[in-house]
Amino acid sequence: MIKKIFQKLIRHFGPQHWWPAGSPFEVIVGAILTQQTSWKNVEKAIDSLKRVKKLSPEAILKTPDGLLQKIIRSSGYYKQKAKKLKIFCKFLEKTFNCNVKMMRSVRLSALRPQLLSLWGIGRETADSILLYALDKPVFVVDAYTIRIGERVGLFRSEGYEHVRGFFELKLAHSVTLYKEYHALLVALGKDHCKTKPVCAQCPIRTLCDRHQGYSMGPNRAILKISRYA
DNA sequence: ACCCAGGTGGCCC
DNA sequence: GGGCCACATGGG
Repeated sequence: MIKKIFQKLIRHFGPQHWWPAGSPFEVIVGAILTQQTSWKNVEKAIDSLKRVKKLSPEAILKTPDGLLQKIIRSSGYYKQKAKKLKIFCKFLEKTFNCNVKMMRSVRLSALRPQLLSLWGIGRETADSILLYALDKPVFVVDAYTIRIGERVGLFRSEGYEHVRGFFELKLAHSVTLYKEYHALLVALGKDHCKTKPVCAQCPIRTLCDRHQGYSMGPNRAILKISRYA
């Protein structure tokens, strides 16, 4: 089932080409800035950082907080995010001498707790960094993943780690597969059933006998459950 | 004028 | 462990 979903999604949406970035460090910056924020706004902020030649850990550490905030303003939550970037870069400097390559050489089981211990790096951000910037085989879970999986009857969510374990158990430990799968779930979540309670066009509807549609938005009525086969 | 986006930390119970 | 809240810009 989980493989079938992937096949249908990739047939429907095509490869997503995540993560659009020139360097692993840029991926990390993007992962932090995109927290609860549209990628469009994040791109602007990253472009600003590039324009002023501050897309490096060394440059960010040297930039005063106020200025850094101004540069990344478009990504929202800019005060918090400036602080998060600083904290991450400080960690990178202290632990790996600002060398992302060196960070990449650390075992996944050791690195993940280190990332999670940083203020501003939660599970999704840590896992996005591990997967998309460092090529570690971690399945990234986000709100779409949980919602879609539950609606479709894949699992009854018992929290982030449970869902992550579920995908990692059922799928081959393939970095490229994980990258594409997560991106496709986001594409599905964004594209479908946002305004309509039930999407007759949903590319995976035929896989679920109790397909209920899914929509995002914590406050939005999660829809009337219209069921159809 | 809403509503929401590729979350997280800090509270409270 | 879960439920709520602040954080903030830009686009529909």
